[in-house]
Order: sequence, then structure tokens, then C-alpha cells
Amino acid sequence: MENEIYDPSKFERPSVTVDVIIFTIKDNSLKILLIKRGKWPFKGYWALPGGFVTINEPIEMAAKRELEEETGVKNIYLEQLYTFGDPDRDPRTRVITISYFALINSKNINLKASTDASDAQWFHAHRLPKLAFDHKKILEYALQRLRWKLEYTTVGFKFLPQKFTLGNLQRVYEIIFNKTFDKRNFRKKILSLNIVKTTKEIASHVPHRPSRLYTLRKSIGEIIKIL
Amino acid sequence: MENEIYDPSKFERPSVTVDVIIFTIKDNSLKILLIKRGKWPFKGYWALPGGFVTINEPIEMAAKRELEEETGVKNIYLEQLYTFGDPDRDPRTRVITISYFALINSKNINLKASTDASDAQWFHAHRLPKLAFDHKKILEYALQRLRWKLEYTTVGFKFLPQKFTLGNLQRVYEIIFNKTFDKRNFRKKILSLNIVKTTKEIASHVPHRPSRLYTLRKSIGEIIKIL
DNA sequence: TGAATAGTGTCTTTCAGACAATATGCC
DNA sequence: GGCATATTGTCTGAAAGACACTATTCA
Repeated sequence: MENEIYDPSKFERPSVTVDVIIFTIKDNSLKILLIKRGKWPFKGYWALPGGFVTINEPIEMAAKRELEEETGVKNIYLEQLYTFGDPDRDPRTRVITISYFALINSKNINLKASTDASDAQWFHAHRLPKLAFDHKKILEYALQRLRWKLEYTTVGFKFLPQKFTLGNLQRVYEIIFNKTFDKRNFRKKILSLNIVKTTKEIASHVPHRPSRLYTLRKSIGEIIKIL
Repeated sequence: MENEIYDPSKFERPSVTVDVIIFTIKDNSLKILLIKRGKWPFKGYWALPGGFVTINEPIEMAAKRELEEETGVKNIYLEQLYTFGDPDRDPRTRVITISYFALINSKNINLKASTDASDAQWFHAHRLPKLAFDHKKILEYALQRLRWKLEYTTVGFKFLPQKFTLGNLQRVYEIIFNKTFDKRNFRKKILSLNIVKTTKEIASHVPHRPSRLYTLRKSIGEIIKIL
């Protein structure tokens, strides 16, 4: 590139797509949104939502577009994951895909807004059907990254509403790490990190003692050891 | 992508390149290899080594190719960093670039093997000239990642020869974090992590008391808190 | 009053960090 | 013997982890 006169027609170009791994927590488990393919290749298989990056569109905007089409929601946490580009990952042509992952509070989702329910479905993150393309590999990478991010940043709070209880938060961590934490130690740690602010509100209409509500204080990007 | 009949000619495709940030440690500082551009755009500016991903080539292979062309060395540690694709980052056409970073022991480098020395030069990582394209942004991202990787993995050992002293290792960390560590605490930590193996060899022909040599025990990818 | 979760404190162990004196090979 | 780096241990403070009982709301 550096030492040649540039002539775009000289090079056959790959296609570029984005694929989005949309995580949420629902029914006490980590869920991933998949779309059933209606066409060749991998017709009938489940796949990550994705699509082409158009010629004048920032990559992240393409990912956002897919995300909004499938969930009906804007302003979702979105982060670039990794770029996969094995020459034979798509039987149609050379396709390089830039993967993103998104975290969303399931209360906010409005699936029907855009997609026929039979085509889009939430799957338990650890009980997935056969996936199209190399999407299994992409998902495994995303799961690794998700665990790391929960351990070292506050992105895990994206699974929660703006006001949440420490019990809610602990459940998020327990689901994703698939183990239990001691309630006293968990609270001690979260409170000592100074990442949450107590509100004056108390949850109500729960069939047990209600809990105080908290909000997140820290900014989301920051690296801060949580666990 | 999922719901349309595929017709490659329907979409105007971006060009896809790789750019490689090659780090080494030389003369007690962290260095980055840059190439002087001889053509428009950014003629005369310094830029990261990079080039097009050809149509049947795995992305990482393109990065390896650039790396070997510039350093004359194979089997260098190489890791995908991030994909940059702002529509106007290259004035010629839409170019999406997948960046990689490489760590290499400076003893292994053979710059002259491939490139005219006036075109390729090592720069102090914190005293860079004006860079072409968005390469400054890419480099800043790479520096962040490098620091993180040294803190949480054993990639830092890639700056060292296979057999090294604990003093060598400490110097790598001191250069990249730009601070000094207590020698006793540093050794205590490295040895307690069980990531190095002592050899029976002793460095020799140094103008002071020679040190025992160590080799790395752990695999490189693994996440393990070092500092 | 029973069900279900909220809320709270202490002890022990482990790890991080501060700190300085002696040893050795080479010239 | 002088130079330059190697090698080694203790103490202190902070944080992690184990552990169990009482409180509160609602049905």
C-alpha cells in the first residue's frame, strides 16, 4: 500500500459485514439473540444478526443499525469484539466480518417491533443450536470477553435498569460466572469500590422485605477490578 | 445479509487493509517501527507498515507478510488489535483497516534485509513524528493494549530472548510502565507466580556479578495477573 | 405466622509494598 | 580492590474469603 500508485480496480475486494452478539439476562439465565436464516447458505440454521457495511457508513453505525432493527431499541451498549476473515468462512464469496457485542436489559426489549417472532429467538447462552458460518467461534469469543468485562469493568450494570438492588447485581454476576458469591462479601466489595450511589428509594410490592435501590456512579468504560 | 438473495455486484465494497504496530525494546526504550510514505496521500509522512488483504488471504497472514517484509523475521508474536473504518480515514476511497500489534526482541531484527534504511525507522514510542491517516489513534490504542497485556499476561517476555535474567524482565516492565519497581518485590512476585523456570546457566562476560538465567514456563495467551 | 429476601460484623489468611545489607564476577 | 549488578527476608497494612443471625414486607 505504501509504495504503489493506488488503483482501486487492481484489487478484488472482499465484502465486509458486521455481526452482533446481543446478550441479555432473562429468566435467570444469560441469553443470546439469534436469527433463523431463510436462504442459502445455511438455510434453516440459526445465525447472529448481521449485515453489510455500506460504502459510506461507519462500521459501528452498521452494527447499531442491526441492533436496533432486531431489538427495537436505541442507545444500547455496543463494543467491537474481533474481526474474523478466514477466506472460506462464507461459501458465497470472501466475507470479512467485524463482530460487536451488545448488552441490554431485557425489560427494554421490544422484539416484535421489527422481526417476525419465529425468525428471531433468544437462546440460552450455553444451550445453542447448530449455528451458521463460523458463528459458534464468534460466540465463544464473545462469552470470554463478557466474563472478562464483568470482572474488570462496570459493563455488567448494563443488564440492569437504572435503579437496581445489590441483590439484582449479585444475580447478574452469579449467572454469568455460574457460581454463587457470599452475600456479605459481595456487598462489602461493591460498596467499598465506590461505584454505586444509594438512592432514597426502596423497592416495593415484592413478596418479601424490600431492598434499597442504587444507581451506578462510575463511567462505564473504565477498567476497575470488580471481582 | 440474512434475508436477501446474494448478489456481490449489488454492493460497492470497501478496500480492506492491515496495519501493524511493531514494538520492540532498544536502547532502554520502547520503540515502534514506521515507514516513510513516498506517494500521495500523506507523501513524506511516517506511517505504520501495512498493505491490502488480498482476496484469498487470511487476514492474519496479510499482517504476517507485512511484518516479515519489514523486519526480515518469521514467527513473531502477533495479535489482532482493532478494526478502524471511518469512511473518511483515507482520502483515496473507503478503506477499512484491521490493525495488529507485534512484539519482537530487538536482537532478532534484521531491518536491512528488506527495506531501504531511510524508509523504515524505529521511533521512540512517546516521541513520534506526525503520522499519516489515523495512525496516531491506532498507536494510542496499541499502547494502551500493550500496557494491559503486560499487566495481565506473559506477552512481555516476547521482548526478551528465550533465556533471560530477572533483571532483564524487570527492565522491560520499567520501560513500558515508565516507573521503577522494588527489586525484591518484583522478584518475589515473578517467582511466586510460577511462570519461570530456572536454568542451570549463568550469564557471563558481563562487567559485574552475573545472574542466573530463566526461561518462561507458562503459555503465552493465558490471562494471569502479573503486576 | 410463614415465605422470601435484605441487611449486617468479625476473624483469619493472603498479598502488596516498604525497606537495606551482603555476595559475586570481572576488570 | 573497585565497579556494577545479583541475591535475599521481615514487617506492616490492606484486602479477600469464610462464616450465621436478625429484620422486614407481603400474602
